[in-house]
Formats: sequence, structure tokens, C-alpha cells
Amino acid sequence: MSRDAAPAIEATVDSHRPAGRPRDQATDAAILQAAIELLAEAGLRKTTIDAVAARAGVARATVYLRWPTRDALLAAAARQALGQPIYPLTGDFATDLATGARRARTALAQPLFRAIFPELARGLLTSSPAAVYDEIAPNRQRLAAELIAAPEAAGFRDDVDPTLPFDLIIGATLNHLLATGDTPSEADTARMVEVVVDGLRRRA
Amino acid sequence: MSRDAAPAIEATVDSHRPAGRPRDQATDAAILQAAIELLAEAGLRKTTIDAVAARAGVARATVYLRWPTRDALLAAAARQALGQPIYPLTGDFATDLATGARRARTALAQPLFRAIFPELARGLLTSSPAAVYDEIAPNRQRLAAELIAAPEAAGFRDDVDPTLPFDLIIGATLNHLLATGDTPSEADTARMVEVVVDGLRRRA
Amino acid sequence: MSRDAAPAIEATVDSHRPAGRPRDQATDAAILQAAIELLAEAGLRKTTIDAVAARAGVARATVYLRWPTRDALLAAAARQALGQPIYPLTGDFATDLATGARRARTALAQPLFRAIFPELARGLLTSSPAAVYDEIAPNRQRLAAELIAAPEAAGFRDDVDPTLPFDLIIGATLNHLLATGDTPSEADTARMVEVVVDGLRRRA
Amino acid sequence: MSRDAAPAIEATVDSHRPAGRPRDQATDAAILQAAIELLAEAGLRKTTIDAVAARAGVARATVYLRWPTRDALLAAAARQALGQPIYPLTGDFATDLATGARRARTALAQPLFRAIFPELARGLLTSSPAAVYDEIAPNRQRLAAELIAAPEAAGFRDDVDPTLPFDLIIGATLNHLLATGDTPSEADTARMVEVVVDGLRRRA
DNA sequence: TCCTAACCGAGACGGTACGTCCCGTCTTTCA
DNA sequence: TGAAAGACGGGACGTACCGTCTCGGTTAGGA
Repeated sequence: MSRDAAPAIEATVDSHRPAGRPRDQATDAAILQAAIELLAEAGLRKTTIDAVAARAGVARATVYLRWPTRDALLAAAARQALGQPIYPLTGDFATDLATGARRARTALAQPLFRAIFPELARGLLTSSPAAVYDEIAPNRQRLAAELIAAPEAAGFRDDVDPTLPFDLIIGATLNHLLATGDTPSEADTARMVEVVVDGLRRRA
Repeated sequence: MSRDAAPAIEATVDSHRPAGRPRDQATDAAILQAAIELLAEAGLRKTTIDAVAARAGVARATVYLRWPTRDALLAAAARQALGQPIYPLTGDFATDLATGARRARTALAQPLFRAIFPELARGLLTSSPAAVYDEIAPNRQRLAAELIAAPEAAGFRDDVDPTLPFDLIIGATLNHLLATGDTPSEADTARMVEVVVDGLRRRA
Repeated sequence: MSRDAAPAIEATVDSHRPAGRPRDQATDAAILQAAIELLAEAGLRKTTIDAVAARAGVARATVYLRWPTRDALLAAAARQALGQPIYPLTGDFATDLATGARRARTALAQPLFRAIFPELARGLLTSSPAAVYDEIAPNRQRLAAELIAAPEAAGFRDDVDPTLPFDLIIGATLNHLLATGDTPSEADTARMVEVVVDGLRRRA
Repeated sequence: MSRDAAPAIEATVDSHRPAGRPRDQATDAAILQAAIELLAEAGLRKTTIDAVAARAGVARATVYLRWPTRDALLAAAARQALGQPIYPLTGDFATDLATGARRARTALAQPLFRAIFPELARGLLTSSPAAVYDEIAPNRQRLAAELIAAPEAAGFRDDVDPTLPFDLIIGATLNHLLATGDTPSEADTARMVEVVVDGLRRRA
């Protein structure tokens, strides 16, 4: 949101604020925060608009000014809560993939993730997913770009989808969670990265 | 749930049929069928008990005689709809893994899967997942067993979780679906299997 | 509504009670009673569907099973509360008109009437009034009939609308209430009847 | 409230006009006009502050600068719309009563009256009615005064409430409207006046 | 001519009630 | 006892208003 770009000269022209009382930015945050807390504490079912509004100290109508439906609010909360920070890439693909794997493992292990994931999946599968997914997990595209560009890439197969490594790592972690109720151990995660990196190498 | 009772010999002793009119087995099927169709056509939200009962030509109370809650019914429908058939293993791990990848790709591409998956995930993440997951995808355990036992295994790393290959394949397919809205192409799926199998190989 | 006509012989045929659990008659009464009490105690504004349901010890949805909107419920309550009992006519028009005047005076003096009247008027002015009005005040038609038929009528003008006496008496009482906040005194009411009866008499 | 102040001499003292921009008188009128039109066209329910403000081309807050509540606005609109003009009295009571009856008949026949009356009645029955009623229908008091003062009065009963004739005429017209949905015919109105005037006459 | 208080448009906001929809249970009749 | 039908308690949803508030901008007078 580079909305407050504030160009130097034409400021008065460009930033014609809309008429009427401006929305309180803090309210947006309070509502999202309340929704995220409720999701983590009470689960999807009890994360009611009423409950969110009450916890945020806000009127129900105020929530509906910002998100048109409960689903939209939940999706926004999910994005906010699960959005992975961009971490600095070292330039070494294997290292960066391992970092991503560790971070994903940690994120998926949170109770919050368990509570939110179904709603998140629903959102991804019913609307245009690409944009939203990349918003949550921007590293998918960044690692794909690195795989193509990195010098190390010389040793890797160049006929595979560049997002494949990320999909394998994150997907396997997710599937392990769905199948067993828990994320893989740290050691297993490390070995998984080895397997994927080895698998990518060009064969003699 | 003595649902799988009724062995031939001890019938009179063990399954002293409860008094009164017996339940119509066909009704069970009709309800599940209706639920699956509604999920595929109208989505999770519109798959209400009322709608399912109406489509099955059955009273609402009749549904509640069989499943205690809407969630239970939806979970049953998901299992019924997505349950992967057990396919014969050839004994060659790479081949069998490729077969599983192709089948998964097909299953996940169905609109039905998109509709059901969130509910399925919810069920897996809130109850004990293991039992249920293996019911839907029994091949996870079978492939893990094969990886251990297969003669070919001699060439593979033996320090990784035997379910890892399955988790990588299925997980990557799932993650690709969530991220892009579509399953990977058939060629990409094939290459993905190669990467995983290569990655498993013992290094020199 | 001669719906419960109950013919002797064909009882089983005619009164095929509708399928399903029958509505509890007592619930109808409890809801109306609660509405009437609330109207009298708290006024139109506070007679909420929620409040009525709570006082009747009933779920909100149960109210909506019987009346489609709040207005419909209020109209029903008004009819129920203000419905004037049919009193026996003596055959002497002047006497019967005086009786009607006294009863009307008493009815309009109740706080309940003040609370209900606006809603009642709204109902009368927006739907077909005749049927409803006669349901509340059946004596309007009965007195009109008596005016035509009574032997005494010989001395009265026969060119006026037979409902005129009733309209004059009730209307004047109502207008006095609207203008002053109170019904006329008992003595004024008596004199008012005299004026109307005298006015009806044929002039020499 | 001190709206009708402004005596000539003390002008500078009493009406020290408040500082700041004065209110636009035209806005008052536009709002009332919009309210009246909406009442006539769409009814009580749809005459919301929002709708009135929109039609008057005015902000909602501007309405609240003038009337504290919706009810107050509606009451003002009702007074404005239904306020009967003072007509010149001829001095002949029977003639003046007949004039009043004709005017009332015309006023009550308007769709506007049907729409406003419930709200008007609510206002009259919940606040102090006398002042308000006389504001709308000043002729009630004027006719009562005439009845007492008029020379013709010699022939009339002097033991009845002087507002009785007015109440009878207006009340009967109103009651006829409530009962049948329409005002009495012009001929019926004329006969009604005869009945009332005859009834008032002193008996031999 | 500038100042200042009030007006005015626009819309956020806390509330409250509405009418709808669904859940899971209960009550009736019939087979 | 199964099953159809529908009443019922309960609760969340999304909408529509109400009356208050907070912005920005305007506009008449008085200093």
C-alpha cells in the first residue's frame, strides 16, 4: 500500500482525501488482532463477528464497514496472521531453502495455524489463489527466482518448475501435519531439504 | 459403530439384531451420495442438512439417526468421496510412487476435492488425524512399508522417514493447487517423481 | 374461520391433521399475552420481537413461525386486546347506544389503548380495514342493523347511514382523547348520547 | 423555542443574534417538504432520516441541527402538512360547522393523511396533546367559542361540552375512515351536520 | 479585511432491532 | 423401532436505521 506516497510537488492535488470522517486505522488493526486471537484461542467456530467486535471494543456494524462478510474478515485475519516475513536470501540456494523449511515448520506448528488453515484453504480454493498465496508466502516466488539466477544453479536440473523445491518442502510439511497432527521433527526437516536439493542435482 | 459386524457363523449370537424395524442400508448411501453431489455442485456452505435430506428424499431426523452432527456427515462424505482405492504395488518403488503421484494429481484436480478439502482439513486438524488420514489415503502407509522392504531400497538412504516420499509428492501437488489454483501438469508431475527418487538415492 | 367444523361422520377424512409435530396452541396465547403486556407496560417502541419472545419464554424463531413480521404480531395483539365483547342488545336503540358509549369510554381510557392505537390505526389504514375493524368492534354493524330493524326506528330519520350513530359516539370519544389526552366524563358521555339520539329523530 | 420572539423595541437586547453563520431558512422548508412528500409517497416506514436528507439535498447532520429526533421531525411534518387553515367564521354556527365538516372530509381523504395519522396519533397520545392538537386544528377551540357566544346559541342546550359538536363531526369522519377505509360521502357529511345541529337544539 | 463561530456535506461509529437461515432436539403420526 | 414431517430453543448472519461524532470546507457577520 504505497498509498501515502506523498509526491513532493503535487501533494495537494494527489492526496485529495475522501470527504467525511476518515476511518480510524487503529480500528482496522484492533479488529484483525481480535480475530486472530479468537481464532487461536477459541477456534474457527467461535470466532463470531459478534465476538470479534466485542473483543475489539467495536460495534458490529463497524466490522461490516471494512469486510463485507465473516469469510472476508477471516481470510484477512489469516493473511495477517500467517504472512511470512521476507527473510534475506544469502544467495546460496540450499541454505535459503533450509531456512525456509525451518520457518515453515515453526509457523505450521502453531495452534493458530491449525485453527486458520481450513478457512485459508477455503479462501484460496474459491477465489483467485495466486495473488493471495504470494501475499502470504512471498518467499515462494523469491526462491523460484533465486533458483533460476543463482550461480549454483549450474549444477541443477533446469527442466523443472522453479517453484518445485518450495512446493515440495512446504507441501511435505503440510501433508505431514495433516496426516499425523504434527510437523516433522527438526532433524527430519533437515534431511528432507537434503533429499530435495540432491534430487535437483544434474545426474552424471 | 458395529458397522462391520455380521460375520456369517456367529450371527445369531453376536449380532442379536436390535428390536424394531431395521435401518434401510440404501438410505445411508442415498444420504452420502446427496451430500457428495451437493458439495461438488454448491459448495460447503450450501451443503446443509436440510438440503442433503431434501435431495436424498429423506427426513432431516433420519440423517441424525446416522450421523450425530453436520460435521460428522461431511467428514463421512469426504472420506467416501476422496477415499483412494488401494492399487496393487508392483514391488518397484519408483514405479509405485509415480502411480500414486498420477492418481493424486487426478483426484486433486476434481472440483469435488476443492469443495471438500477445507472441511476435510478441519476434521484432520481438530480430531485425531492419523486414523482418518490413513482411511482416506491408505497408500501412504503401504508405500512407506514398501520403501523399507523393497529390494531396491538398498540403494536408498535409510535415515529418512519412510513416509517422506509420499508426503513430498502429495504435499507438493496440494501446495501447487493452493498456490496456483491448479494441479501441476502431467509432465511436471513425472519430473517431480524423478527428483524425489533421485534425492533418496545414497550418495557416493 | 370455521376451520374446526368437525363433521360427525367423516371426521377421519376431513380432519386429516397436517403431518409433523402440531403447533402448541398455548404458545400462540403466551406470545400474544406477552405482547399485550409489553405494549401496556413499556409502549410500542420497546415491544420488540426479542422482548416479546423473552417474556413469553419462547424462541424468536417461534414467533416468526406464527406472524411474518413485527407489524403483523402487533396488529394481532391489538385485535386481541381491544376486541370488544358483543353485548346483548335490549332492542331499545337509545339504551343500546348508551351502553356502547359507556363501554367505549372505558376501553379507550385504558393505557393499553393509548399504546396500541397508533399501531392499530396504521394497520387499519394500510390494509383492507372493513374486515379488521368489524373484528375489533362488531357492535358497529350490530347497532346499525338494530337501527334499521328496531320498532322505535319509526321515529328516526331513515335517510342517514345506519352506522352514523356509532361513528358519532365512538368518533367523538376518540377525538376527545386525541385532543385532550382523556376520554370525556361519564356525564358528558351521557349527554352526548342524548344529543345524537335527539338529532336522529324525525322533525315535525 | 423563542422562535416567535422578536418584539420591535427590545430587539437589540433580546434577540442578540447568535454569532456565526445563520441557518438557512430555505433548508428548513426543504427538509419538511421532503418529509411530507416521502410520507405521502412511501409511507411512514420508508420515511427515514437518510431518505429525507437525500431528497432534500442535505446532509443528515443538518437535519439533526433542526429536530432532535426522527419523531420530532415527523411530528413537525405532520403539523405542517395537516394544519388546517383558520377559516373566517360567519357567525352562524350551523353554517360554520358544516364548513368545518367539509374541510375535514377533504383533508382526511388525502393519502397523505392516511400515511401520517398513525404517527400523529402516537405523538398526541404520548406527549401533552392539547397544545399540539389545537395547533393542527385551531378551529376546534374557535367553534367552541362561537357555540358559546353566538346569538343562535339561545336555542341550543347549554349543558354540553362546547367542543362536543366539533368532536362529533371530526370524530365520526375519522371513525368512518378507520372502519371503511374512506371518508363519508358529501351528502352523508351534510346529513351528519344536520343530525348534530338538531341534536343540540333545546327540546320543548 | 480579517477572525471566528456556526453551518453544512460527508461519512465513520456505537448501538439496536429486524428478518433469515441453520443447527440439533423433540413431538406427533404412520408403517 | 424406523421414518416423515414439522415445531421448537438457540444462535449467528447480514442489513437497515438511529443518533452522535469527527473531518474538511464554507459563509455570514463583528472586530
